[in-house]
Amino acid sequence: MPITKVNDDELLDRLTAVFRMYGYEGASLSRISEATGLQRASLYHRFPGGKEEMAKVVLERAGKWLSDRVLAPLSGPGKPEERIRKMAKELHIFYGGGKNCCLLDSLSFGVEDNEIKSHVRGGMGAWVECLAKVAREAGVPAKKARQQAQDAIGRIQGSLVIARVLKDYGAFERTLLELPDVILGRK
Amino acid sequence: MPITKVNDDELLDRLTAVFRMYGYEGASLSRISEATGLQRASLYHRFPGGKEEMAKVVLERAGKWLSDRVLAPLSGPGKPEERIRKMAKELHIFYGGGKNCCLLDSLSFGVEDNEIKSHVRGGMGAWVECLAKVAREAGVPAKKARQQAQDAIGRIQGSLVIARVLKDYGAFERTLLELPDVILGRK
DNA sequence: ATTATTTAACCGAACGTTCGGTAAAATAAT
DNA sequence: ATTATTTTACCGAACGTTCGGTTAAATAAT
Repeated sequence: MPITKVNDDELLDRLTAVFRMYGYEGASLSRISEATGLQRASLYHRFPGGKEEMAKVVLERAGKWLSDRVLAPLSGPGKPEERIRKMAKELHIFYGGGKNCCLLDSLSFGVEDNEIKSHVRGGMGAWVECLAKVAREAGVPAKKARQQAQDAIGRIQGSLVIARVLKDYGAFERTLLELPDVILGRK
Repeated sequence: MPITKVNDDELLDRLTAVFRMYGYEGASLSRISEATGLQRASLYHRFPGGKEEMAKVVLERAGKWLSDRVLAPLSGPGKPEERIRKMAKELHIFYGGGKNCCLLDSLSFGVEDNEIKSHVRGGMGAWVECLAKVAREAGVPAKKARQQAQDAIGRIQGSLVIARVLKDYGAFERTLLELPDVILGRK
């Protein structure tokens, strides 16, 4: 088997960056080709399903990253607050200190309810459920736990929008610090 | 002069909806044409500057709407908290109860720092400044006021992302109710 | 020699844009 | 009041470019 020009991990990293930056429609094959160093046809060799498969794989990988690195600490040992702080630390890496857009935001535009949007919805739904579980463990009633989990993720998303538009990453940092209070409902 | 097929206001309403829904690159002339009922060439009669002009005009109009309807109550009479509650009421209309995406989010993707992105940045900057001013009037120190204003807008944006992805508008409603506390710093 | 990978060349379709022309309202001249 | 002219609004067709996607030859490791 001949050597690959770009290994899978590096390829997916660059692909992810393009989708994050431009959204689905803005991520043209030209931009992808330039970012990955592979010609169109090579990309179709790696992803026979074309652009849609690229987006799906990228989404699944980001979801796995989220599960393994960000959400894992939530199921670990320690007090709920400590676990959430661990998650915040991982989130800081995940979003590059606020400089990386969120795929769930970038890929959620457009009306046509395609498979990608359902992936996006599923990913965020799982995230909400995971945070809500921690809140419930800390004694928060189920309904309230769900709301607080949603609010927490909403705040993260919002601070990323602020970061993208204003190029000001302070709100993102502050949001991460406040996560325990938001999720556990200590106002 | 022949009668217009679509009057300016209606035309801009539909244009706005397309940009909100699909973002700049996703808002193709075909989609715009379909949504407005005007053929490509007719659109270029109304907007000689093409798609970019359309986006600019839409942004400016949304900015004016925001100034006139949403931010105006902030400079009106009444206690700061009441004024903010009035703003929240107008925001609810502005974003259609959370069903409308925010143009500032939709149009902020892509790296190339073009004129549109600078419009977007300016619009959000003005919004932040306006909220910060109210906070300062209520006795909040300047730096803290700016942070709280940013956080408030961030929360709005985030709840809109939640709404778009999960089709759950509860977080948006909750966010609007909490705006006075966030802006005035009552945790 | 076989097989996996990349590339150059190419496809039809859609992109944003422009052009020539038609229909109708507004204006000017009679 | 009627006619001729100009202006405004719109559209069909085409522009060159780029889109996402395909084919077949070249390349390189096994």
